[in-house]
Amino acid sequence: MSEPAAQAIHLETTDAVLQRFVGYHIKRTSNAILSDLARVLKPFDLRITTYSALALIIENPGLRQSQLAQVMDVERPNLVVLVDALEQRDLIVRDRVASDRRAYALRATPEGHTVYAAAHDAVVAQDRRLLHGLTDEQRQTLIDLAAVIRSNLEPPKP
Amino acid sequence: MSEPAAQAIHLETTDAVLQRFVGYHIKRTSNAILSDLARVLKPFDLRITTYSALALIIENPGLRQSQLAQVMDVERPNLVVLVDALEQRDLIVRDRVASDRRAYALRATPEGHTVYAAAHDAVVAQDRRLLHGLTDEQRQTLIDLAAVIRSNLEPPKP
DNA sequence: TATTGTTATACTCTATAACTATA
DNA sequence: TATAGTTATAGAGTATAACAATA
Repeated sequence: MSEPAAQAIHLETTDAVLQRFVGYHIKRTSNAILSDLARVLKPFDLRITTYSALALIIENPGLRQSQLAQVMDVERPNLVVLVDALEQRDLIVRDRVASDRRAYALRATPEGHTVYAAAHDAVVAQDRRLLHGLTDEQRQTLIDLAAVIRSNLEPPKP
Repeated sequence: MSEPAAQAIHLETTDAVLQRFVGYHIKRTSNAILSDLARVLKPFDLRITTYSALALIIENPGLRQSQLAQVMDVERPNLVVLVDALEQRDLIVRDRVASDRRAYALRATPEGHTVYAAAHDAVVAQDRRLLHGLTDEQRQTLIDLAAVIRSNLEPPKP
C-alpha cells in the first residue's frame, strides 16, 4: 500500500523552510543548469570540466597547466587527469616549452577544434534555451545581482 | 624565478569564454554561497545537509526518512548516515510508528531545538549579509529570474 | 508482492603530501 | 631553494543492488 496518509505532510510545502533563503534558489538553479549542461555535452563525450578546459586552451593557445588550473580553480593534481583525458582523445597536445623545460604549453589539435566547435554550438543553444522568455536586460540584471552577492561574500577570508 | 612573462596570458580575461554563459555566473555564485554557508555552520558542528535535515524535521515533526529523502532529493541509503549523525549527537530521535512498524518518525530533541535555533539565526544573518545593498524587490527579481530558468529546463526529461 | 530502513559497494569530485625534473 | 607537473591517497558526495522486517 502506497498510501501517503497516516502522516499529514504535504511535500510541496515541506521545504518552505529552506525556500526562505536566496541561496536555496541559486543552488537549485545551478544544479538544474549543470545537470542539463552535462546532458548537452554527453553526445560529444565531454564533461563540463573537460569542455571548459578545451575551451580555455583553444581561446588561450599555449596555456600552461598551472595557469589552466588557476583559471579553472581546480588543484593541479586534479587537472593532470583532466588534461590526460583530452590528450588521450587527441583533442589537445602537451608541447614542451623551450624556455622552461618543466612546463607544458597546451594546444588543441585540428580534431580538438572540430569537436569544440560542435560542442560550443550546443552549449550556446543551451544558453539561449535556458534564457527563453527573458530580455537581454533581464539577463544582465541576473548576472549583476549575482555579482553583488559574490562581492558581499568576498571579505570573510581570515 | 617566478616571472609570469614568457607566456603573455592575462588571467583576468582568460575565462572570458565561459563568462559568456549565464550558467557560469550562477554556478560561481552558488559555490560562493555554499562555501560561505559551510563556514557559517561549522561552529555548530553542522554541515549544510545536516542543517537542512534538522530544519525540515523541526518544521515537520514526525517526518519519515523516506519523506525526508524525497524532499532533500538524496537517495535513501545516503540519508541513513545523515540521520545517524544527527541521532548520535542527540539532536533528533527515531520514533517507531505504531501504525507502520517499518517506518521511523523523526523528531528533534530539546537539544536539537536549541542547536537549530542558534544555527538558524546564523543562517538568517548570512542571508541578510549576502543580500546587502539589494532591495526586497531586487531579491524577488533574482528569485523570479532563477525560477524562469529552471522552468525552461524542466521539459527535457525523455 | 511491495515498501521502509539498512548494508555494502562503487564511482565521481576534491584536497593534500610527497616525488621528479628542471629552474 | 623554488616551481611545474606528477603520483598516490584520502575524504566527501552520490548512486545502485540486495537484504531483513513489515505491510
